Amino acid sequence: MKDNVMTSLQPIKLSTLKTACKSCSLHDLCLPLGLDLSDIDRLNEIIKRRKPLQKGEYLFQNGNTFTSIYAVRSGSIKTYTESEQGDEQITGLYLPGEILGLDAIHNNQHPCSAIALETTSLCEIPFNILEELSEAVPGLYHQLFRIMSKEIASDEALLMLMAQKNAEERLAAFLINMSTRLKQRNFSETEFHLSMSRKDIGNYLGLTIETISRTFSRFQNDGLLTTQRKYVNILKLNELKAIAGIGRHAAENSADDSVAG
Amino acid sequence: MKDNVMTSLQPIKLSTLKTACKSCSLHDLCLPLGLDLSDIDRLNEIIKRRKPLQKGEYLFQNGNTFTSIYAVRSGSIKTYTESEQGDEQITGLYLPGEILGLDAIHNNQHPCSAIALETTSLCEIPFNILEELSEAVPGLYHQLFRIMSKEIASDEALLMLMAQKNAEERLAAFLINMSTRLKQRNFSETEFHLSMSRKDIGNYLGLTIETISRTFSRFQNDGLLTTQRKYVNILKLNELKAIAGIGRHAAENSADDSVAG
DNA sequence: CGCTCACTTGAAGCAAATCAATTAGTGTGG
DNA sequence: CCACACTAATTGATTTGCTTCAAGTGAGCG
Repeated sequence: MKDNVMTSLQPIKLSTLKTACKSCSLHDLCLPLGLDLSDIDRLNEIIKRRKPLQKGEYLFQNGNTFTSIYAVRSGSIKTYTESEQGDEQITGLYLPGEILGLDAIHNNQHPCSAIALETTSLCEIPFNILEELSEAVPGLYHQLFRIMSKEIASDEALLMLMAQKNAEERLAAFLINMSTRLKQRNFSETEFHLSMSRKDIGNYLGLTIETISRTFSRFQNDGLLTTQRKYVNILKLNELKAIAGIGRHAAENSADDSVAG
Repeated sequence: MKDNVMTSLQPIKLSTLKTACKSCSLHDLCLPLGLDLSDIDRLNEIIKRRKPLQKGEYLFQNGNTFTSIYAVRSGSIKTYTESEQGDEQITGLYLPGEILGLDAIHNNQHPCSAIALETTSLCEIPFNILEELSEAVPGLYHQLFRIMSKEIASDEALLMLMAQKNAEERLAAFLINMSTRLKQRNFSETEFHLSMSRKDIGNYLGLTIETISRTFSRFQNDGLLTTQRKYVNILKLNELKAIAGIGRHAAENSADDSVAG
């Protein structure tokens, strides 16, 4: 296992807390994208850096009053909603550089719960202060729109997956999506550690744990990849992309939008 | 059939074009919500009122450059994405007072096509001008955030539906969602005309046309509703809500978020 | 009036869910 | 350190809800 897989991401140390947005390796994936240095400084001033969440700790829970949006620095977070009958549905998986909490703006209340899948450090951005700041930093609003718009587009892509794809296609699309997002973060695109369990993957893709397990086995028998619990090594990336329904040229761009969130 | 069903909505006449946001019956569902009168006037100045689309006409198509967002005045619009394999997936159904096109902001390109399901009139809001105006009208940005946030939340609710619900529950949730949204627009909540075909409903809910048809028949046999092609009369609203998985108290609020968009 | 298209209904097939049993890791306390 | 319990994952057998295939039916329209 290479040392650039996800679990090797360490929580930020106190000494590095001062190195903020400007020097953050994620700033070209995150909110400061496209802002100039002085604007990033102003953004940086309102961002709170929290102590890392341990695996299983909640960032917020369904119904909590909305105060802030959050950017993942390292680790990963899953969000899920719960129906009245109590069944859970995972709605999002957030990797470093991604922002969550945006679905809570419209009624000032989180419509989902967010939980750490592993040790995870985050930036907290109080939304009312962000709105104030945005009036002084014109590009900032546009960044927020961009991020929210992307989230809408990726939810729609996930809908497509759920409505039209079979188990193999769903899992392939999920893996290609992870691969693409990890690559953007300078991790390996073929070798990585899934922070989600089989159960979570199944829930996310609308399948059962058994189906996920069987599909992984089939991929492995077909020589497309090897797995060892949460560790995945993709051997035939292009074939997997083909199964996911992502053509050769479109792969780089559209994969990112296809199951993100 | 009452005269307040959806198809009876007429395209706005030229003489009424002057009655803008301020007097629009939809303004408390639409973008101007919460703005004061003078701000609504300024918003009104940038809004273009287009000549109505006829059934089957495109508002925009997948890949078109993003210039504007659109508010439905009357009629209805569906949006859909197309996979490389050519299968379509309907991602949204927009009723009067609802805003579409927000998923195009992040890369300046519409990721879906939008087509009129019936004669439909719209307000077009050029996005760059809206962004400029928003700097002068503080509440406007927040409105946009609210609307986008709501769209994210409703997509997530639809995901839940697709991943966890069976055919009956999906169709019931769809009907309850329509009912709730129509009620907010002062239409009957029990008697209405669906602008979507069975095929569209099936596609939207991830089911085949036959399953939709059979499920409608079952609902009818169970005395929950009567249908005559696209006309629906809900006889037992609460039982339908129960099937949709929407409890008595939660119905009014959460139904709105459950399958909207 | 006959054509088409949307919808309905029935029968058969199938992919994934469910049920069930086993194995492989993970953690805990003696 | 090992025995124990517990959870995660795999694999097999069976069931099932939806799809697919097929054959109508009926509304709308030139």
